[in-house]
Amino acid sequence: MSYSTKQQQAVLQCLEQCSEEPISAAALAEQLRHSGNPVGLATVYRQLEKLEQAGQIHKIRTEEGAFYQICPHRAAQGRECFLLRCERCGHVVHLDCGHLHALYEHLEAEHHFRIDPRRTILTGLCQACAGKEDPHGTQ
Amino acid sequence: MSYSTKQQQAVLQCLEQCSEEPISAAALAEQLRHSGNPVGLATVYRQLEKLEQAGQIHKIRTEEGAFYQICPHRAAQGRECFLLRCERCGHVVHLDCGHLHALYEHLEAEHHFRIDPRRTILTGLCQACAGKEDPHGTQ
DNA sequence: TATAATACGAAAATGATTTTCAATTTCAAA
DNA sequence: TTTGAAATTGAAAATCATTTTCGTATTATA
Repeated sequence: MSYSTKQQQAVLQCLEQCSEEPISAAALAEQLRHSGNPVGLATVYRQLEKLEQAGQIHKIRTEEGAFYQICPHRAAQGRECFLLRCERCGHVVHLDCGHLHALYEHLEAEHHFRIDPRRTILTGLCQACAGKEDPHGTQ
Repeated sequence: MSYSTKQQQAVLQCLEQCSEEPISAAALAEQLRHSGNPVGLATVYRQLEKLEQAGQIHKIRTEEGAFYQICPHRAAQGRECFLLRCERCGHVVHLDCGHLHALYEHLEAEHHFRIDPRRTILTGLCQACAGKEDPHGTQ
């Protein structure tokens, strides 16, 4: 039903190495070419899709296109992390915090809405970027 | 600096009429054509961009492209709503709830992250769709 | 009016993502 | 091993939402 290929392994390995920041499909293909394991862009997209379905990576859609990042909590089955993404610098924090889980339960109990942590991205400003913020909007 | 045009008014009026559900740019243009106020697609996009910048509407990026919806709380300046979007049926609830504002404050105080409610969409399943959920994933 | 700034829209361009399809690879069975 | 059906690959083409171009039309003001 599904073969194991070297392209598959190469993509996953590259995502593990780039785990600090989300990466675009094109940049990932570029990295792979550099590292001597070129993988066609179509295949990169196919593997990313698979990995996302399998819950191993997060797909982060932004104004600038989609980025992918391996989920640091992918091993922990019971409890999922929520994503905080800085809209200025693009940095993403994978947060496993009681308050977020409490919110999850509140929304389910009181508003009959079950958040999917994997597809929810809290967007805003990280500390560093909030500090730099330009009050005149001239960014 | 900015002229008032009938296309502008037509787009806003149409968004007000379709306020129940998010609508795509193409569907909006279609609606406008139907209602006898045809507006070019490029202009529709330009107006949507303006309205979003002005904080009058929400832009909701999804796997199926972008949707736009007028913000029912746009008049209330002090407090912004958060969006809950059902990933199954696409329905969006604009929620002004104390727990969410508490979360906002918790993230700011403890995690040094300031959420931008306008760009944050909590994605998951609404009650109706959660009921229909298919445990075998054959959706 | 005149005119300068702004907005319009059809058509072309863009660009990320997906699809096509012939060639290649995988893996289990012979 | 070989074999062959099923799955995967990748270059190129297709898709498709969104943006840009650019000549024309509209707006507000003098």
